[in-house]
Amino acid sequence: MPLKCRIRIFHASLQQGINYNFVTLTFKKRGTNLDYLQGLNTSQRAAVEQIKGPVMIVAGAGSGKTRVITYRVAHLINNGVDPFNILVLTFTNKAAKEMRERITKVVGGEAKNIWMGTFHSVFAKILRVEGHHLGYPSNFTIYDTDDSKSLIRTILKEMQLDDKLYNANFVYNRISSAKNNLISAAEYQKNEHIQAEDRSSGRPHLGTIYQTYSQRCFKAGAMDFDDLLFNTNVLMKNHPDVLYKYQNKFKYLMLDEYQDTNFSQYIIVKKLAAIHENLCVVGDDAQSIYGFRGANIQNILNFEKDYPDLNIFKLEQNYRSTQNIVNLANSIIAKNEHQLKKDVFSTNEVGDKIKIFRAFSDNEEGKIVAENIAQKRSLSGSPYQSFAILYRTNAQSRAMEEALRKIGIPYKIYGGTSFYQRKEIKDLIAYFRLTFNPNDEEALKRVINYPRRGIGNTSIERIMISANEHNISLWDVISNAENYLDSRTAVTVAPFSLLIKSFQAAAATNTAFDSAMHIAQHSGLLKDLYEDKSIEGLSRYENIQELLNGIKEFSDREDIEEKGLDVFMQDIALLTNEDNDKDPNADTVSLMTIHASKGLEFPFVHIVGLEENLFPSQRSLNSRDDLEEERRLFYVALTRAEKNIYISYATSRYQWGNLNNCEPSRFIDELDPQYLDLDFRPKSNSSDSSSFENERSSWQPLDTFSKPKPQTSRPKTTSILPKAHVPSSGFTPSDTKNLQVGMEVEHERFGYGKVVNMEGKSPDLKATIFFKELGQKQLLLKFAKLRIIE
DNA sequence: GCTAAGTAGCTTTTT
DNA sequence: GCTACTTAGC
Repeated sequence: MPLKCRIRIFHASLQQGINYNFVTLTFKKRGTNLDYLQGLNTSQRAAVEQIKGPVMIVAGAGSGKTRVITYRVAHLINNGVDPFNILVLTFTNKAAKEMRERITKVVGGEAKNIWMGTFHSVFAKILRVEGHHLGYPSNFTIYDTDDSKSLIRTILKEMQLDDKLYNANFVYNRISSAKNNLISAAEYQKNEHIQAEDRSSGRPHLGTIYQTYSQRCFKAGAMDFDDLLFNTNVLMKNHPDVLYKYQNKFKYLMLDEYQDTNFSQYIIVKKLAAIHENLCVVGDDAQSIYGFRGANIQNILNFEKDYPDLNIFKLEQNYRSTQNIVNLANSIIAKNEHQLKKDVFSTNEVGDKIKIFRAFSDNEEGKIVAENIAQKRSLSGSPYQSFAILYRTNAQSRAMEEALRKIGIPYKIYGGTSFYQRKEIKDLIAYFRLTFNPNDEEALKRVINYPRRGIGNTSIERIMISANEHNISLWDVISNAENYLDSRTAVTVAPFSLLIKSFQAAAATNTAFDSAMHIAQHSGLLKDLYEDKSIEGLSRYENIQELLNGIKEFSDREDIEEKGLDVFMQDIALLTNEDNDKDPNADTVSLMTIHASKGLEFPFVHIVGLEENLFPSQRSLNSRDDLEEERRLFYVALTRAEKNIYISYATSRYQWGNLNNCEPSRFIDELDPQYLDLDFRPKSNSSDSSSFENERSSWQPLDTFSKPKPQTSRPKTTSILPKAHVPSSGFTPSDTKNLQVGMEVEHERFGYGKVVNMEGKSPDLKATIFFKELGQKQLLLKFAKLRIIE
């Protein structure tokens, strides 16, 4: 049982040292278990014990940041703070989950009562309760990025704007950054500076698009990711009583990864903390890597100005890595101009020097990395789990996967397409969304004709035109089809609106699982997937099953009372891959982007693709700030490693299907040679792939486990799942004028098959072909690329 | 309205 | 090399 007693003696003006002694003394007397304080170093302990007033903890990489946050929360509770009054904001769901587990270990079940989560999930939760002040229903939908972009595309089409000039990505980012800077659509249109900017870039309609986009979201009862924060700000600004309520609820705020907050988040925190000012932010400016998303590194650099009586603690001892690694990382980050002063050091062993591998292609790079892992594993006896491969872009995972698979190394990819972003999952979820919020325009468009119901583009357009005309939602139109649509369209649409209404009835009385199953079956989705016997179809069906299993688990949980599907749905848009990790303890090599690796650590780390235009990314080369962010990213990558780092690059790489030559990254030149294993250091000339055979001979250590077999063609496409078909090498379509029933053919995409029927007259000759993988298909011979197998 | 073929744009990074 | 969208023909 945590000891509940009030400490009133603290004043923000007290020096930390005094607080320090006082707290320790008091609670030892009270007999509370403060063992956890023993395991902390001086600065960690000081940070944990400073529980009142504004606190900034500058936590170098590997300095025990999570420990400090965990124990600080524990310490708050041991000092009588009610867990219900604590709000801990993290950057990812995963971090929140881990922290809750760790806190539970120290303080027990009370940890359940702490509000802990990502900005988005916490404020989504609040908006479900308070959103009605802003005119939102409590069951509002959360639009993910795809939904938002799709809506933007629709609007662009309606406004008949050039979708190249008004590229959906560009528009989305523009709106997003406006929202993250708390600029509403109205303000956007009023702001002379912004308007001038848009005019000079030739896009004067951005303001109108933003306005329309916001109205459409509102009408659909939907918020996008940025709205969750933007609307929280609106709520706090226009409803002081609501703000006051949460200011007094969250008397203690802790904020992880503060360097990654944007303006919108910054203002939320500032307002919430305004009364009690018990605000503790933890971060490392050197690891700020989300500037592209609006994160403002100034938030951490200027924190001191916001709170003059701020207590700053610096955690500078790195417990994670060898001295070589820490020193190397320091030598990199030192090239950046803007940073908080700190001196990260390690007292661990000096450790091995860092090795650099050069490969002549991305595929060979994969091979070197895979073979190095195999070798290192057998020499050191470390499990696969100790290895990570980090890259700048997701696209780079392919070559790595392939090489690992070839020599049988188990691996797991983190990030990439999330489970919840798969088409079939989104389809089913769209039905769920529609059930609870039929106004959800994106969900409706997604499934109104899937599975096929004969409601094609023409009908959908009619519905949209009518909705815009009457200023109502699409659902309003189809649920009153006879009033708003011509009779033919009304007739085709009617069964669909009845279907959704039947789902609503089913969901009102059933558990999450029963409702979900009902919807999956009666929508026809399950059947449609079941009938698809292709390999992809099979895996889609399995994914749906997996989702349903997840919902079943939710339905069976005993710790929650409300088990409706609506509850399950509430923040599903905020979930990511890691929240669906089936087997977290499997012994596999981890593959992920450097961004995804933040906060993690591995004994052996491969950082791959150190090439100009890739890392640093081409887009970062225009400004110093962007380049510094790339360098921080490199710093993050380096500091993930405990024992060994292997850096690699290729002199040529496939991009968009083309082979391109690459130059070694400038970051390689920036590495201080004293920490490098120079036997491995490649000569820094040449991106000339024709001479690779010669270079390889000087490249001794690698030759022992990399066979010199130049690869001429791009190997098969890869993904975790086998693809439908990969054409045989040198695939060239045959002349099909002599094609006859019974002949065996290969299709570029559909694979191998046999001609079972021919009909029509040249040039419209049609062949019915039975494909091994995909079953029967009809193809027009003048288009189909077929190779006749002799 | 449906299907297959063709094409543009794309790759940073994530809630 | 992939995906999302458009086009053409039935």
